[in-house]
Amino acid sequence: MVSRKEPNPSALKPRKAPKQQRATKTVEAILEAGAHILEQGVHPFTTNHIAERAGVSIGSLYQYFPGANSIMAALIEKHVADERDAAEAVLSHADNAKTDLLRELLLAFVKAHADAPRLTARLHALAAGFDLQQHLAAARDAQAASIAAVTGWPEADVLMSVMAVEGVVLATLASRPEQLKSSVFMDRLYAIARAPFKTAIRPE
Amino acid sequence: MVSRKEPNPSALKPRKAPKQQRATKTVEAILEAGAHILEQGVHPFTTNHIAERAGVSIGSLYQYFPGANSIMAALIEKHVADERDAAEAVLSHADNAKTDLLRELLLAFVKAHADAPRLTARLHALAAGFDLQQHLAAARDAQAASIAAVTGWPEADVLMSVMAVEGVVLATLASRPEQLKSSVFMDRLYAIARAPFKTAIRPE
DNA sequence: TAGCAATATGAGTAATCACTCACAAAATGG
DNA sequence: CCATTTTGTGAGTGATTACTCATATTGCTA
Repeated sequence: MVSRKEPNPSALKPRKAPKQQRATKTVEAILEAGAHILEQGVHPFTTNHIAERAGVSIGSLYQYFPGANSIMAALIEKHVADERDAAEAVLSHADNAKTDLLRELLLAFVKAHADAPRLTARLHALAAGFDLQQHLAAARDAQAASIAAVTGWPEADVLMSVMAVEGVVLATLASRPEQLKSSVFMDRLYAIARAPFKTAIRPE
Repeated sequence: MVSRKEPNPSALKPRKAPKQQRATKTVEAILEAGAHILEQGVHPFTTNHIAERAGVSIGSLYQYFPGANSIMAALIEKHVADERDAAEAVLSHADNAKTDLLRELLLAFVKAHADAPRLTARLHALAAGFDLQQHLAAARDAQAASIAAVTGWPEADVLMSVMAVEGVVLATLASRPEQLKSSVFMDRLYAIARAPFKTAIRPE
């Protein structure tokens, strides 16, 4: 149920890069199809189904990806990159003392997840089934390190905060997605995000 | 990759209850095999593999479970029950003012996860692939409600705390499982668990 | 001990899976 | 224009899947 037919077990990277426009279209169609199938969750996430949904032959799919795992990995990569970009955008143009950096980071993080709630929830939850957990863990570590480097906050504290926030957001995403936009929810999340820091970062 | 061959889609409940000892042994063997395969994560979680690992014929498996999803559901049920029991044990013999109830709940929760870290991590992560997310969400809600009922703490605060703690524990379980036993980790976790409560529950 | 219900078995079927390969079509560069 | 490269195609293969059912075995009860 998790991984049948012993498909190419590792081999997570794409096979070859597209060089012409139509090849790029093909790759994009494959990724879109993968995202759609993950979102719906009704069709099995198999190479055959992805190719069908993408309107692309199964042969074309295998020219660019060595298997469904690889497509999943590419989608996770994309999602992780979005998160990283959102955080960097906040960190870069931070009027270093005027704004509440933590709250802005929180807002960006929640927004990144609320934009595609179903896909995000599935991506995180299914990563383990594709042995992609450490991929997400590494991304989390990197994000924490990056925030710590810019702000000077203790990295261990930042990591703890990131894990807690991620847990709350993902759990809420799965059961009460509408709450993500509530300001009450944001305030509660803010309290949790601040908790790991003993030295006051920016007392309200 | 997530669910092929359109197996019986719903049908999560067991088929029939064992009435003789050997039938009970059979069911236990099936569940143990399911847990083992999930833990290893290398063999696919399919009815054929589970039956093989259990040393039981595929026919016997289908006498008690309508499919792999059902076995997964049974394992989740068991894990949820363990968590609930651990919490209830703490809540029941609570010398209502002497002990730090929150810390004890935390200890019980972490212990329940640290005992079978690999299986626990897989169970939580793979639940979505089997459309069992709401099952876990319902268990989380129930647990929060139960704690709130006994302690009198605001239910919304408790739920927030539970989600944050669960997120930290699961993330740590996946990337740094050895830290679960660290007292420094516990202190940080404690700070996070307290964060949602505005009215001091039990100031240190 | 005889009979009946409960249980265990595993070969067998049809569907679906991952993945390849010989070939056709399109783009590129000269 | 043509040769070469890049891209797209999909039938086909063998493996694995979910799941059933006729049959054999075991345990209970009278």
